[in-house]
Amino acid sequence: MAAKKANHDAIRGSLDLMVLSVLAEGPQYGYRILQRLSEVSEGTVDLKPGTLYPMLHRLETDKLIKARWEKESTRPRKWYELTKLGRSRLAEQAREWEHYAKILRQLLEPILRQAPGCSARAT
Amino acid sequence: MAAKKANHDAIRGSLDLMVLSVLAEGPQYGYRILQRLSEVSEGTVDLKPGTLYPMLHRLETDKLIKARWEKESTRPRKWYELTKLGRSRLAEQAREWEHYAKILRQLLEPILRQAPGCSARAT
DNA sequence: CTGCTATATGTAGTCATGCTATATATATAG
DNA sequence: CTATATATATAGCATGACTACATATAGCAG
Repeated sequence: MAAKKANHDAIRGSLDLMVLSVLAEGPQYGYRILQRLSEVSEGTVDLKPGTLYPMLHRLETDKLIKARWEKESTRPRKWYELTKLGRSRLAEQAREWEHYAKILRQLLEPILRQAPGCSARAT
Repeated sequence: MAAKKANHDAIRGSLDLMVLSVLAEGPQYGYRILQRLSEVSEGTVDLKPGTLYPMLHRLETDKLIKARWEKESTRPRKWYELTKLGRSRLAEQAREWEHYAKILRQLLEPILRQAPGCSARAT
């Protein structure tokens, strides 16, 4: 129990959004998406292959992205890019994310304004 | 399939945070937490009893909150309040949430800056 | 040439979260 | 006396995200 988790709960439900956002920068293949997410988050987002690839397959099934194999490179890569549906869905979800982020920030504001006292003993 | 979901993916993984935040305002009982969340979100967060109560039980098991029955009111209510552990965990998770929110906002910024064109046909 | 590391994609199996649906019980309003 | 709001709770399910593992090749160090 209490097994260490790769990523924080806070990004649960936002992983699709993260991946789609990376693809909004342009077509990309899986391995690079992992690197890109690690890069923009300075290592704090540590998506594992076993999480990403099934995700990409799901997004493809949902027609939000489309894939194409590239065989000519040093080694085969599967490039993904947003479909039109994916692009509009991303925009929509981005706006919704902002909406909820605003609510949460409002709730968390008083907590964050306090001193970050780190004592943690059970009551 | 594609059954309507009560809440948006964006808040997945942040529900604990929301509930703990409400309890940071002071002790509260379940039914009121639901109302409070609906209130601060202007109805957009629509937590169901079947989601909240098991959650409260879990948070109690984890010693983040503690419960006490109130039998003297018009009808029995179970009041919850943060433990010290819960309070520090909340502060910690709030800071972590902010961290990831910042990363996401950074990723979403270029998307949100664009016009919200809503055409959604598959490519 | 051998073995290690980085690149690159993938599946299997598990667990926790959040959902719907349902159950129970009482106070209050019509 | 019936319907609605209050108040808590459980059962069962879907799925997201995880760990662990499998596969394969390029490139480099020795």
